[in-house]
Amino acid sequence: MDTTQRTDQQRSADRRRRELLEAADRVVLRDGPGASMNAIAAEAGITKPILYRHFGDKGGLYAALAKRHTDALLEALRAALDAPAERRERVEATLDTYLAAIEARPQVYRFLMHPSEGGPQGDQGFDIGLYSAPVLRRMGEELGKVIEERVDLGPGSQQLARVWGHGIVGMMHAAGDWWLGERPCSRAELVRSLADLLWGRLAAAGDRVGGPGF
Amino acid sequence: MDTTQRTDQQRSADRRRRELLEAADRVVLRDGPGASMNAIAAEAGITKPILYRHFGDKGGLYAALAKRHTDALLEALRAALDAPAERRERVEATLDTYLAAIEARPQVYRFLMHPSEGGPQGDQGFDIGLYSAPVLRRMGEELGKVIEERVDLGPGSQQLARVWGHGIVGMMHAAGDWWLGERPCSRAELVRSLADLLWGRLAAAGDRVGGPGF
DNA sequence: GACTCCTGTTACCGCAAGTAACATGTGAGT
DNA sequence: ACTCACATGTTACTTGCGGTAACAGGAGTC
Repeated sequence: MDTTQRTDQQRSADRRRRELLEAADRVVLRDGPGASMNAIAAEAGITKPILYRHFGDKGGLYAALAKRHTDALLEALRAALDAPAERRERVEATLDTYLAAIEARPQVYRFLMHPSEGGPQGDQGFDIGLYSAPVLRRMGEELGKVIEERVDLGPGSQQLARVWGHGIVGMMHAAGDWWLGERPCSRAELVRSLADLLWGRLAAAGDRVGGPGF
Repeated sequence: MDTTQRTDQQRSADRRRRELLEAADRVVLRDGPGASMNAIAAEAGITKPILYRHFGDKGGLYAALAKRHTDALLEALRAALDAPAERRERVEATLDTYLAAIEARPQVYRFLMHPSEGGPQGDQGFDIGLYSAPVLRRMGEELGKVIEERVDLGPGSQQLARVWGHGIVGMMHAAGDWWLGERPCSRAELVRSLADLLWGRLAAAGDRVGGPGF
């Protein structure tokens, strides 16, 4: 009948879509974010217009791709955030989860956060910068919500929690990005350093000899 | 002689270069970061190849453009960082300086940090994402140096300071970006909230009723 | 068998980055 | 005065991308 047929078709379309996304994933992870639609189509064994029929435009495809990875990352973060432990331990676990993720799959990370710098040669094409912001925004919003739910911040807590959510995510992101590039220390050390920062060690530290401190 | 001639020529070339950069600035601020080389050349009253002779490629031009603005911003930040005041006040002044800058010239900010999302219509073109990272990196490095010079952090201070430098810059950036988009509060409130975060208020806050806190 | 979708193709448009090859003005050296 | 070197400027082109139109089967439905 009509319904079953529609269902069948939708099923088929969804499967196809997933296959295409997986092919796109392979190409993007291999060639960097500058991968062309032609290359992706070729990897999937088809041609361009099909991609456009499924995803509208390149932005749609990349958004779908980004969503997959983002969802996975957010789930891992939520787990670390919800673990039964002291606050400090949770913070460290969350930081460590994030850093472990970007360490384990730097290609994915670079795709999500640092559009196009992959390929050895020119990457005229497309700006995916629009998709890195949403990732960080989502993480910031989620963290803000968790903070507001869990921590007693007195009046104005909602706003404060949101600011902190975005701020902490930004801190994690920037520090992680720098760390991933230079690897100046172990992951555990980085986690501890960041947690110390959040724990007010900057305020507690004394001035250095020779003048007023920062 | 040779030297004076070379100097004259170089002077002329430098002036030309500055003019071109100013024209590029106007176009980028008007049309968004997706501005084409043709458009920039037209604004400057010349044609494309000249731009390429001066800046190599579009990346070179945009890097030069970014450097201008970045230098200006860094100088303002250094001033706030070096002001004679208590540490907390300096931190707040620095945060406020950064936020005031991005608030005053959001177009410039978006150009530096958020490549291509300016124009109302399609922006196939070019990825400037490569230039936002350097900006943040430079800020992070500088802040790290200042912290290491001024704050007594005990053993491992250099590494810790660098981590904190990048982390704090990332926090400032992410929170500022979110704030600029949503304007959920005044600048002063944002500054206070972030400074409170750095001052360990997250660690000091109590759990909310109903379970262990974040 | 005609009709309708869905999938797939080839061939094309428009536009941007980047490049060659050619034109021209100007000061230096002889 | 002539020419050489050189910087500045041009037009016209190539290449490669995103995106689209128009066409070509194939599988169910009436």
